Amino acid sequence: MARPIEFDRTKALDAAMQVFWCQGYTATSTQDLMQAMGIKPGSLYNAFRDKHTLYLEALERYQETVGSCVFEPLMKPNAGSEAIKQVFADLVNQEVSDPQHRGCFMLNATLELASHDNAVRELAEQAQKRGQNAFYAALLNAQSIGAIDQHHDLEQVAAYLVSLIYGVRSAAKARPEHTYLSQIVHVGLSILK
Amino acid sequence: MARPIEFDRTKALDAAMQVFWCQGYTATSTQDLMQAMGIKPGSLYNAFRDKHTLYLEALERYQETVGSCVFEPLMKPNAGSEAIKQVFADLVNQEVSDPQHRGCFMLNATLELASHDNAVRELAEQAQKRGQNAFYAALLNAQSIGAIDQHHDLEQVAAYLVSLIYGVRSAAKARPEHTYLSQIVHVGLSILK
DNA sequence: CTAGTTCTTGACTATACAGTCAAAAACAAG
DNA sequence: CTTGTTTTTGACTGTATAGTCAAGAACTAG
Repeated sequence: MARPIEFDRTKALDAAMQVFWCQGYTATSTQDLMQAMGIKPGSLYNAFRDKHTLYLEALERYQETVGSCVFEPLMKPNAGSEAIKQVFADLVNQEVSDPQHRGCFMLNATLELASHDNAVRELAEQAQKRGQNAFYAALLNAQSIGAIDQHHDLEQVAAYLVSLIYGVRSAAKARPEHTYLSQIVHVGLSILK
Repeated sequence: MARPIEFDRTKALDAAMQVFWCQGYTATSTQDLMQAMGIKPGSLYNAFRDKHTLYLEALERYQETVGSCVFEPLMKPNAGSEAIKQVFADLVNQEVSDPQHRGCFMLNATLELASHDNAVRELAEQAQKRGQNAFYAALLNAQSIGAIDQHHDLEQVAAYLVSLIYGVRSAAKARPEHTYLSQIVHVGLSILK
């Protein structure tokens, strides 16, 4: 019927995600994007509407592929406090081992744009709530086997743990050192038994 | 000897700080700056060298004037756990009450630039250490009167408290709601007696 | 007043920006 | 093969960008 699309849309989106992740929204030019995606302006605007729409899609793609991986240890059937500790141990390793210190694309996006761009703010809120739910499930397991105090409101603790992730990731931008970040995590998780 | 500068350098710097704070580094144009500062390009480049140098100076200015205010409750002679709680209560109020949700200029700058711009990274590191020291002094006071467990390493707790600030401020970008942020703080400070 | 120095002004430069468009090319249906 | 549809391409548009510069203005020392 018509000429088929030649490039792999998903691969192009992933390439755009990487560029936005490294450089931020404003600092990324459409030329940067086209070069990384291997396509020309016509194809870009035909397939992704415009820079802003592409950015939002890249952000969603990040959340689905990279962002949600952090919570993977919590997905096991009986994940409890150990799984939570694992999440933060992985987090610290991830932050320290990346030589570019890109951090979390979603958090970068939130701080760059959320105060002006409600679409970004909503994606950030969504991501926060997903993280909170993931922690909540693990906290329920932990409490049921007595691994955490009864006097804590688990929803609040879950929200706190998400914000602890933010705190560690922010701290890593200024001081990406393993011992420093581990100490923060150690104190931050001392509310769990 | 020569023609005197007509504009108030400090006022101009404060104006630049506000613009950078609201919009970020990359999203702020030199025209935005000149308009806010009330000066023409020649004056700007004569007095502040270039956009990047002006940004760094604005960031330092922020830290001296606005940024360090957060720790004011800790500066009283016998500031202890109550002062620490005060810091976070003020923080939450500040985040919620600003209709623009600008957050912390230093944290915004850190997430936007620290991974590429070492001068910004160093300012962020400096600010982190100052915050850590401020908390440390208060924690010492708190421990001496038995208001905090002996088994904690106070330097680590101080680093944690700074990262708790980052966490709350980041969380506020996505969800600037008083109850939500207060709950995070409540859990986060439950490590103190 | 004069000479020397620095500041102000606004026009200016060269480049980079996001996005458009016409023409050609690649397909499928008939 | 023809027709209709969509993609690709690269040249193109108008605007915004960071920063420069020459000319004049404001000042002080002598």
